[in-house]
Amino acid sequence: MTRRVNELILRRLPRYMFLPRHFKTEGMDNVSAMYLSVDTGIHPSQIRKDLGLVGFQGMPKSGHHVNEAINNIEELLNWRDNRVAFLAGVGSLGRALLNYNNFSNTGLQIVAAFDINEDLHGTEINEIKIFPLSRFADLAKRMHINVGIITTPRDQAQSVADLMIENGVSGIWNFSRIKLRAPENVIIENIDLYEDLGFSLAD
Amino acid sequence: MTRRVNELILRRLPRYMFLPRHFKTEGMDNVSAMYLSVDTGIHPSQIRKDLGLVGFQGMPKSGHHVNEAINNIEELLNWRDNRVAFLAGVGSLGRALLNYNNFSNTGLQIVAAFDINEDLHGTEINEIKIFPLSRFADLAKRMHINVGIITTPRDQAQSVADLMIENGVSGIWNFSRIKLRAPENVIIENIDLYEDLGFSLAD
DNA sequence: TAGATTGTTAATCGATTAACAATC
DNA sequence: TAGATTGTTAATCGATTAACAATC
Repeated sequence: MTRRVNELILRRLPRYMFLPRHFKTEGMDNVSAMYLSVDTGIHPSQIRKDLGLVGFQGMPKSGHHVNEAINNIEELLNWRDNRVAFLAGVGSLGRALLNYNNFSNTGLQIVAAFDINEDLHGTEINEIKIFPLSRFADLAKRMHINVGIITTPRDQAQSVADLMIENGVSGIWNFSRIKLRAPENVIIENIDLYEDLGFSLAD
Repeated sequence: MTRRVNELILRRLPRYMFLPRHFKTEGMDNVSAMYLSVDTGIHPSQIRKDLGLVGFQGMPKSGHHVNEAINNIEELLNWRDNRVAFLAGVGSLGRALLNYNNFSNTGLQIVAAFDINEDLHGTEINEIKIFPLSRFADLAKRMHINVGIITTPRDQAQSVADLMIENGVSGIWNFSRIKLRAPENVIIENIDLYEDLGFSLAD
């Protein structure tokens, strides 16, 4: 174990898997680092090193087995387990995520949403019910929640996070653009869509 | 000009702006690198260096003017101009983006959508009309399109990109997870939501 | 076998952090 | 003035790329 498997590697791994998935449907059995490189733009050395670090060996001359690549990476990323998410904050972004809810090949599904706006309580978006936050604890207990998604405004993000953590969430996707305080054992994934969508087209 | 303003810096810049926006509403006039650091988790040296690189100076002791920070960064990122986007590929992701269409403080708005599915033609999502691709050239000419958003499957992404480029698009947000060929002067921003949303919760 | 592709080590490159004199 | 914060240079750190012997 020369180096910790860090975030940068984890971010590249899905790309090493989606492409083999595609190859699989085309009936290919093996794929080489070079082949992956052409389509992803990632350097072949990088790919070999990444795959090595996650403990997945290829064979000289023939490369990596497509099926193994898919299986190993899915397992490492925990995409094979079904996990259940609650979303808090049904604004325009929350609404978009509820409508999307298409993380299916990652094993994740949003099953309930929460908001302080009373008008929303009892309504549904994409068949996902919206509840008051007072129901959170109760429902979390019943549904064995794994993941919390925070799409509230800044000023409510921390208290919602606390609530989620109290009720057994082990990972949080934080869209709120504020730095959350949380115990060590809770994984906080900060996501800023503007980094992806807003920054470009300068110059 | 010691170093090119690269992607990493551009990705951090929005964070230097959203926070001052927040401070502004709270009536603060100045903000220091240290202050920004606490909330963003970015190292103060990094912040000073980034702001310096984009040509925006602060003042010893008092820091940076909030208003100037916002203005300078918005200008640099081209968020002050109104720009118009066409979206191609109304699948679940395309649909989610159409419903969201809330990039308003970046100056970008999706104004038309395209799909090969005839059932969708003439329908609307979030008041955005869906057209056949054959109407693309015609509409692009009329509406002075700036940005193309590709949410098609892999195998259609390149031909859609070609169509967009032919019709004057200067930047493309590519969600298709394939590497697009394009002339130098067209900016391709590759976005893989799975990098953000799918990778986490390993370990 | 010959050649392609691997895993791995060493070299390079670039980004982040530390340190500090300058200054409002 | 004294102290906080700047811009910038130097030091560190880590990621990416190059190179190559090993091998199917």
